[in-house]
Amino acid sequence: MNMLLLYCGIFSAVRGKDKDMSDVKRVDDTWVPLLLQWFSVHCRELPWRGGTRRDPYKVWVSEIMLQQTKVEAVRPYYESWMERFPDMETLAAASADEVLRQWQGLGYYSRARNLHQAVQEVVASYDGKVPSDTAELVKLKGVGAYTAGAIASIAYGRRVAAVDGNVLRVFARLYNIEENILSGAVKKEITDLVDNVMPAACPGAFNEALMDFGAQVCVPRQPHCEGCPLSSHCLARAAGKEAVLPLRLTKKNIPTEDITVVVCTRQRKWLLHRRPEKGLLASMWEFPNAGGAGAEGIGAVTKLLQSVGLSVVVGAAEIAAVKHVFSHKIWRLHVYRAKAVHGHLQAKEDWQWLPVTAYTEVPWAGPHGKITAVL
DNA sequence: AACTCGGGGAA
DNA sequence: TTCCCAGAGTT
Repeated sequence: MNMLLLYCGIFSAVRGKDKDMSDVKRVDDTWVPLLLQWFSVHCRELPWRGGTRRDPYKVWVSEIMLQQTKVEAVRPYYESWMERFPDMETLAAASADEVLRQWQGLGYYSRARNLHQAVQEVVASYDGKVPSDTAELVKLKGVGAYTAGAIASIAYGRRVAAVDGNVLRVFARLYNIEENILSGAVKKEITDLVDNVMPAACPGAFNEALMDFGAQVCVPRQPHCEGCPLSSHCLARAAGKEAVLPLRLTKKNIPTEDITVVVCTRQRKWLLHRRPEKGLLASMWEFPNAGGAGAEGIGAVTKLLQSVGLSVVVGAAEIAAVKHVFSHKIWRLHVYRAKAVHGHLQAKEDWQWLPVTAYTEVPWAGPHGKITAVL
């Protein structure tokens, strides 16, 4: 069966927008009928796509299950779910344990709990009818901007965007958007683009077409540009960047380093060390420190100080813990006091006893500057 | 804006 | 291993 015909009545009225709105920025949307034509042939047969009228409950369940989850993983769960909970009343009456059991293995289990609660709310407070307005939909537990748009457009034919990972990727390529698609700004930019090019005749089919297209043709790696019906409209391809877009910058896991710091005080002076002229925090002053935490860290600092002629006894208590985030690493500074300092500091330019009153006069390594505030 | 939340398939 | 998937809630 051809879903497109149900919602679109063929790809005719795709340009149903007002061409006289001069202050609205126009973008190229001539590819839209090509996408719809592609979808009319290549749309996937999915269990939640049957029927002449899309049941809002079925659309809702499928959209929740599909969050961060591949279609093939969802398919058996959806079938089983609909056998057990064929309508919202049945689901609302079910126990939380039974709902969770049906979800077992699919992951992100808060989706099941939220869906259960939201359906109970719809049954109790919405006369058993799923809202058609996105402003109402997003009030439901587990329904965000994407899911609200998907339900409103697919089940109710509302002209609303549903921007998911597929849509972000497809638009980043079509319009050669080189910024990070995971940023809020780019997501808004693409949402505006979708709103701008969305055909009035078949919003739901258009949204589904974008996702099917992203899943089958404009795939994340090595997009199938040969044979892509939109390749001649693709600005990324024109720029030769179809393989490197979209840009997805995730917060990379930056390593955390434990560093033990020992504050040595003598005659109202602090023992300080100047960092090497090259590298991190070059030439800035810091308290004596060494890598490691606990006894290991204290031992390392003690050994370091012995190498410059000082013998110290470090207090047992950690007097402060300072966290400092760099772009590429995190320092956890464990700060101790030296109870006693013996010996004479060897004459070295990068080791000094500095009056505590002069601490504002030297360049402090940032993390150690935080320690002076604690002291 | 960054974290957390599951699990599976693909490169 | 790493990436990515029809994201949303929390902090």
